Order: sequence, then C-alpha cells, then structure tokens
Amino acid sequence: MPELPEVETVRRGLQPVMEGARILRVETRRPDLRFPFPEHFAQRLAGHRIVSLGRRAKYLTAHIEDAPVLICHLGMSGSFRVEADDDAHAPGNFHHERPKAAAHDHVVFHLQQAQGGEARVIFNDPRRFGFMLFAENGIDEHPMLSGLGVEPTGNALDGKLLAELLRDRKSPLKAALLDQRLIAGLGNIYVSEALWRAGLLPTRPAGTIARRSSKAAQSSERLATAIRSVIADAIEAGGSSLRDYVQADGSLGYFQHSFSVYDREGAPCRTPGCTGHIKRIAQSGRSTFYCPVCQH
DNA sequence: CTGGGGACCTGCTAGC
DNA sequence: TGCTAGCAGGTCCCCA
Repeated sequence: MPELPEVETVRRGLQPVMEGARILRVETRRPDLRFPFPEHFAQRLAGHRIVSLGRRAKYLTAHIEDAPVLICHLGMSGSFRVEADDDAHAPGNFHHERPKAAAHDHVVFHLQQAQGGEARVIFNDPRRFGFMLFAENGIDEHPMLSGLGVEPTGNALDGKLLAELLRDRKSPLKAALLDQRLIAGLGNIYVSEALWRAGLLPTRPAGTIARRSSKAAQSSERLATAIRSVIADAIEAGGSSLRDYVQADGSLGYFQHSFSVYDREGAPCRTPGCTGHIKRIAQSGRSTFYCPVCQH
C-alpha cells in the first residue's frame, strides 16, 4: 500500500491531532510487529509532548520532547486511524460509546491534545510488516535511514543527478528505481507510473540512459521530471482525499488513485495517439506494468 | 560491490 | 457454495 505519497498523506492527516499533543499512555496489544517493540516502548513515550511529525522516504518520524525520535513504517498493510472524543457525540452514537477495537489494532496512542480534549491514534496492520523503533541518536544515525538516497520531492533530483546515480548500472530501470539507496520513497506502483510517463521500458538496463550522449541526457531529464511529477501529483491527490476521509471515519492511508498503467493489464494505453495495450510482466518476482508500444 | 530469491504475515479474489 | 492457488503497494537477509 504505502509508498512515499501515501506516507506523506498519513503524516499530514496525523499532524493536526498529534503535533503539540501530550502522550498520556501507549497501549501495545502484542509484543511485536515486524520487530519486537523496543524495551520500555510505552513507558518512554508516556507523559511526553510531541513536537512535530516528519517523514523520510516511507518512514514517518515523530519528534518528541525528552524522548528518542520515534520511527514508524507502515509496511504493506499498515494504517492509522484517529478517534477524537467528539466521536462519542456523533449522530447515531446515543450511548456515548467508544468505537470498538478492530482486528489488527496493534498500537493505541492516547493523547491529550494541545487544544484540550483527548484523542486516540490507532495503528492497524494486518500483515505486520510495519514496525516502530526509536532512533536514539537522531534519524540520520539510524541504520535503516542512514543509507537512504535522494528524496524525489523538491528539486534535488534532476536529470544530471539521476544520470550519475544510474551510470554503469546493469540492472533493469525498474530495479534501480526501487533501490532506496538511490532514490528513497518510490515503490512498485510509482516506478511503473514514472517509467510510463517518461516513455522508458522497465526492462531497459539502467545505465543506458546515463551515457554521455545527448539522447541519454534527454532520457534522464525526462525520467527525473516524470518521477518528480508522479510523486507530486499523488501527494496532491492524497491531500484532496484527506479532507473527505478524516471526516468519514478517521482512517488514513488509503485513497483512490487513477493509475495510468498500474493494475491496467490489457487496457488501452492512455498516451495520446498510442494504440498500445498495457502489458504486465514479473521483475524480481513483482508485477511491472508498461506499454510495449510507447515505452522504449 | 551488485543482483536475485526467499522470508516475513494475513486477506482478498479468481477460478475450479 | 466452498475450497485453493495466487497475488498484494515493503524490506531484510543470505547467497552467488
């Protein structure tokens, strides 16, 4: 589920509830997610104020007064849900009941909000590929984050940098773009989407768009632009869906996209004038979608 | 160093 | 209807 844009959408959804709030109590409903929770996980958070929420690649970070940075990863199926005490007064809730715990609710943060009032932020993760860890010495020192590559947001990732990153690589473009040490935050969906926008075949050896020819320079420029625009558009789409979702049921992290190639096997290519149909292949055991006609 | 494959988990769907 | 195989948006680890 969550690639960079989804994680960013979750961050923006949690921000108004969590920033400035005091953590009253943390419940862990099992000893582990993908990894065991850190020693004294709940005790080290309880009583402290959340200063800010950040994001690095697909990792959420919570910066907390007098506590280590909390790192959260959503894995494949993780999501957050917000329950505010106002929910007890919502239409239809005549008995002021708290919403029931759902299956796979693994962590509950009980918060005293800056504006007054209490809220709960609940982490749900059926597959338990997600995790929560402390970065004792800051996020850049943490082994899971220290090796991450450039963010595809902002202007740092241009054609020149992308060409440097891909130069001499023999792996397919698909694999290179999934490598978090090069570009941090792309996942299986947005790699297919970006390569389609750039008109580049996922199977093409990555190094071939990084040679010192003007044609290669054009390709790396197009790909850098495609990556940045795909990510920016998805964050934008997440932002607009956020308004609806928070009101609806407090759940964050899932929203409807319209993908151009992902999960569109057999459907007509949407490149103007292109007569191709989307193909699906497996690369390193994972699905890749592309148009065999307009991607080269 | 690079690249590939398996492992970790549960839930949903297509197909018989 | 019920069962099963296959697939799912991530990452680590081991191996060549």
